[in-house]
Amino acid sequence: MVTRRFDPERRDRIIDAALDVIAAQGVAGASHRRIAEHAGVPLGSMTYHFAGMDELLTEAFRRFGDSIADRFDEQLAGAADIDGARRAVVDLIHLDLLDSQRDLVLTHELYTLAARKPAFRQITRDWMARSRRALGLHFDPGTCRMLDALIEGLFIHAALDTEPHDRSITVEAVARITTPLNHSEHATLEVATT
Amino acid sequence: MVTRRFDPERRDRIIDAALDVIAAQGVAGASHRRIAEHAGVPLGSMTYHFAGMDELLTEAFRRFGDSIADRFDEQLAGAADIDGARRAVVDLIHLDLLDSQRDLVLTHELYTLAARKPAFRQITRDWMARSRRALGLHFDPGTCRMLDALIEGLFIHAALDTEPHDRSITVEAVARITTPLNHSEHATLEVATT
DNA sequence: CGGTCATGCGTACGATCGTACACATCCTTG
DNA sequence: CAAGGATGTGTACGATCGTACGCATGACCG
Repeated sequence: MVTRRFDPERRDRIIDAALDVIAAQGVAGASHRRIAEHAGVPLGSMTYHFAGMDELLTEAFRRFGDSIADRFDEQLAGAADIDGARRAVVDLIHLDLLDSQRDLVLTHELYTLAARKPAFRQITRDWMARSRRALGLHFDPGTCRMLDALIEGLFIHAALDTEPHDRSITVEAVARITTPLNHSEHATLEVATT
Repeated sequence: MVTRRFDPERRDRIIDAALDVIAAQGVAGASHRRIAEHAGVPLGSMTYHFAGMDELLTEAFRRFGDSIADRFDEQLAGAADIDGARRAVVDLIHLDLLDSQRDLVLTHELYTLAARKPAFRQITRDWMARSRRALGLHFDPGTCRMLDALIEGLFIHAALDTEPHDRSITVEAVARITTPLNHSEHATLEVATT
């Protein structure tokens, strides 16, 4: 039997507080006590509303992933053609994502968690699937995977770079990765590695 | 005054043990006690050889970053031309990196640490600088940044994907990102976002 | 009105942590 | 050989952690 849960408004507050604490202190620093204090609820509420830390982390990161994916969907659904989609991608990276250190940190925390504990990989998988579905409105499946990886890399590096982010690099990179090569260019690469 | 340090062989053992423990349990689970036990040294040695956890983490991750960058240098220095360089990049991703869950996990741990604590960013910056220098033997600076980000993204996603990794996607992505666009393709993208 | 049970919380327990510091051991020097 | 500094370790302290669990509270029903 699972622990009963009520007062969903309080549950929500706890989840939001958990994300705040994780963003500020990391998963490692996200203790029941700190989250409870930040949410303004007693410590006992933690174990009452959530069976354990893992359940709370799962719900928190799922909420976070959804919020990012929502922005993805929103931006890309509004693009009229493939160039619009390219611009939408660049904007996603530069307007929504890079400017928010909070999102960057939370993303890293989630990825680290997922890399170590397979139980959390479903969250990242669902998130990536949503991203690719959104990209799939405008690009072929292979391009989606490449573009998705590129976005990830640009995003990740942005968290670690100290210099201001260079938009023109992003524009060029998105353009290249979404532009299929013609045959003559391809030929030089088909040689297998020994 | 800084704590004195001797017996560098023991120091080395501790650093290696730290990386093992971090790979297995994460930075959060890397306690002095666990590392000491894994290294076969007494707990007191920890504070004797390292001023604190941060110093140990710094040295450990620096060693890790160097080992990865060494592989980068090695592979890319051996490439004769630009196509060889492209193949070297693909090989780096598929042979050296993706196959090692340990490296993936350690990379995530380092990035998460660096994203939160600026003191650790020097490590990632130096590492990225070395990567880009190695890439710079064959590609122009802008391409280096794009390619570096792409490699990062492919690498990151590899840690989270459950399906086996598709080499042909990597080949195609590397080819695209390293192939400058011609002028007519460019024109469609120069329109600024409103 | 009184009983009962769902709902929610305060507190205390055992485990683990980083670190300080007194102490042991050994090596050099006189 | 004696002395004393250099090198290294065992242990104990205070803080923090997750979680279990007994108790408070109030709504609902007979």
